[in-house]
Amino acid sequence: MDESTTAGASGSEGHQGRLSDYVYESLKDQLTRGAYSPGKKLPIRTVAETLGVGSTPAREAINRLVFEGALVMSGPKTVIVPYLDLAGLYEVTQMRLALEGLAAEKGAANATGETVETLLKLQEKISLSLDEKRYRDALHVNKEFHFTIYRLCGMPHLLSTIEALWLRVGSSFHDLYPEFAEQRYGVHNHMVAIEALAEGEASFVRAAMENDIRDGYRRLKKAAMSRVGHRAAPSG
Amino acid sequence: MDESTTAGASGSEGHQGRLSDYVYESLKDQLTRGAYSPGKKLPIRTVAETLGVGSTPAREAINRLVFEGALVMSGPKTVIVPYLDLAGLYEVTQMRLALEGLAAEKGAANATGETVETLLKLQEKISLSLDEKRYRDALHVNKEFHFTIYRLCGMPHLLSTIEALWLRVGSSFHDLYPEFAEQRYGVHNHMVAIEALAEGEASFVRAAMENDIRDGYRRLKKAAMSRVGHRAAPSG
DNA sequence: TTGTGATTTTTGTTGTAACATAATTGCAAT
DNA sequence: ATTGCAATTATGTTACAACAAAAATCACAA
Repeated sequence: MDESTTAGASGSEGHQGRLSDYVYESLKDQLTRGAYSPGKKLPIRTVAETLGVGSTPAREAINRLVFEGALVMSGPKTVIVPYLDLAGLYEVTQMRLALEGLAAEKGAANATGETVETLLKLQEKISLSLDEKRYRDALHVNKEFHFTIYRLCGMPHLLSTIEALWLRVGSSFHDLYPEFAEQRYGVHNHMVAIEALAEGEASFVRAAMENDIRDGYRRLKKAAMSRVGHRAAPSG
Repeated sequence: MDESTTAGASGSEGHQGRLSDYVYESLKDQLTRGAYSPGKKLPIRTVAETLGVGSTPAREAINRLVFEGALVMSGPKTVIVPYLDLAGLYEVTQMRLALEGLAAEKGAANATGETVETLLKLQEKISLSLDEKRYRDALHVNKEFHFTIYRLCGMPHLLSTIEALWLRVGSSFHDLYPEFAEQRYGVHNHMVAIEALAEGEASFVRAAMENDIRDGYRRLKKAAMSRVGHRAAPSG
């Protein structure tokens, strides 16, 4: 790069390694936080200038997110944050049930006492976050809870595919914030999962996690349906 | 592009649309045909010059394939065709069972008499190809057979994920050619699937397809194990 | 006010050069 | 012969400019 120092100077962020990855992680972070409202356009040059990098890494990151389904194309040269779509939500949920169910059951076989300890601590964090209405934190720890179980199976390909699915639905989570605390999302299923894990009942762990996914689906579905009316006029 | 006509002239291929896609499809095609032996390096400039394009579309296509798992990085700046790996093969097989099982069962619910006709014709083609030892054709029609069923479920995201899995194992198929005809790969399972489909027994269709995947896994596994000895010295 | 066509602006794609670093080669010492 | 290190080559990454096409804007007429 002929101006490698410029990016660091103008952006002043403490990143290292490939700029493509930096842009990718930045956008991914914003998306999973629901910072972008559905329909928002993300042109290459705008993203590049915002993050103080050239158009090449910005383009690569955006294309990667489009490929993953975290962003969608509304036209031949227009990339936007996807609208919540009932059919797509159903699809992703079915895939999540299949793959996360698999990961949970396989992972449960490798659980240790330490795993149970970790999960209990994470669940406490979730409850505390819900109490204090720190929804973003709750969401973050909730993800950590799931993947703590899934990671046990030792299948990195499976893990990355599941992460891609989370990224796909992630941009819809901001609709859940209000209801998130009141419904004590996931508390019951998580406790059941922990108990089953401690008892070595792998299939029960799977069922608990699947129920958790289904419960989340019902909430996302409601949010999606309530927005169908607003979707006719995508104002960008 | 400042020399858009150069690419078309030098390559003289009849492609249109994005050059990235052209490179991607070309490489994908070579990989699924087993044209590249595991360990082969694929540098950006080499691929670009071979196909008569700039380095940008070549880079994008290669990165995409790496992301999909069809190519792997053996070092920080070295992309190679992946070696057959037992653990990875197991992973992909588990994922295939989960997702293709899902697609088969959901798809079976939407099957029609026409579907059965199509599948029977495809199966005839497979048998004919096996008789005449046209393994590549058999492999191609075999894929068409599977996806004819999977497409019925009407879940494009699921379909594309399954396709990515096929691409991952695709580069290993060339090891199967000799045994392919003798074992009449997939014939029995396919016929069971067709019958179950005609009778509307969705779960039986799923089971038949899953058995087909397991049978293929056993063969790929044998090929992988027989090559472990040669893998210590990746000659490139 | 609304629809339609032309004009202007925006934007994705691609080739290229420069740079840093990984990969390779060559050489010398043991 | 083999190992370790230095020099050389090869290669991925990035910024940038030019181009084509899409998107937005605008003007004008119904």
